Amino acid sequence: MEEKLKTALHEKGLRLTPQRQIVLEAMLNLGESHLTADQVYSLVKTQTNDISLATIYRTLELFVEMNLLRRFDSGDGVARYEIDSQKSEHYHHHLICLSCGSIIEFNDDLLDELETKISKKAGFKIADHCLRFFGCCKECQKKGKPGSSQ
Amino acid sequence: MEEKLKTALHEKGLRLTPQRQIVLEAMLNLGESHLTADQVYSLVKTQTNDISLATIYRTLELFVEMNLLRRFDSGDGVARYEIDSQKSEHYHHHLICLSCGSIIEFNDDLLDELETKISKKAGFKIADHCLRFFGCCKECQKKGKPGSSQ
DNA sequence: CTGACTGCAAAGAGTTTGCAACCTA
DNA sequence: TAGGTTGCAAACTCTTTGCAGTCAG
Repeated sequence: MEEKLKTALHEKGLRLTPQRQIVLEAMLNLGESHLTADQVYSLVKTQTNDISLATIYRTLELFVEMNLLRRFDSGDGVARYEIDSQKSEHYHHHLICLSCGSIIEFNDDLLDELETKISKKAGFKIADHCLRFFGCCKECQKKGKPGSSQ
Repeated sequence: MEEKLKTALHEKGLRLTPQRQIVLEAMLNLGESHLTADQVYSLVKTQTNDISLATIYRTLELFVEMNLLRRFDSGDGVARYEIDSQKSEHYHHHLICLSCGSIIEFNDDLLDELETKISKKAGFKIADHCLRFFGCCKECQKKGKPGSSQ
């Protein structure tokens, strides 16, 4: 993966720096989390001090352009980033718990049908979509939380 | 509608002010637009100078709490507000043109099926959802725009 | 060596808030 | 008159940018 990154960067005349390595590693190790730039910053800070928040932003944006990450907004005005694993590219939605803030992934291809319908009815050419469900996760339901805080 | 607002406010011990009236009117007259706070500000400024941007924010948020408006984020980090007409409450999605920025509404109830599936599979209790499609609208396709200008 | 990259601090954009004056009921 | 509401400006949060020093290749 490290090598893949290096090659991809080289092709664009860019360089592999320790900061870029450590950010990628952090994101990879976490798997399917949905971190804000600030959370990524805190995370890599535990490993090194040689990085700034500005670099985190620049690096995350770079990785988005390289299709290593995907930007994702959870509706609270803060950008989040997640691994762009090709397999779940298009059929990958988010369940956002309004009680505890956790973000759960859900895969389904039901939207294909809807996209076809939209193309026909509205003449709109779809490139991407974003589907989020807000509500109350299983754990919070058990705890008896209402799930409607905010 | 004016009266309805007055009553609704009274029930909460709140008051009907000229600013609140004019904001509601502006939103109602526009029908199904999706304005940012700043756009609402510019709009009402053409009618009166007796209003500030801070009041626009406070008023829009108040109307959201009263279910007169719905907050809606188009993915560019700016909050937009739209009339919360009950009829289209749940089956109401947005097509966002990446080329010209226009926002088109689309109604469909296909998500019901998906929501049922999610409740069962993930045990997640859904309160609301947000579905946005990004792509290229009919007009921009005619003009030969690619529809991916960020 | 060269120019891509970084940290820092300052600037931006959008939104919220404290406070004194104001106005609705 | 009372306290909800407003305008103003300052504060806040998240994100971007300019710049001089640094470092990868």
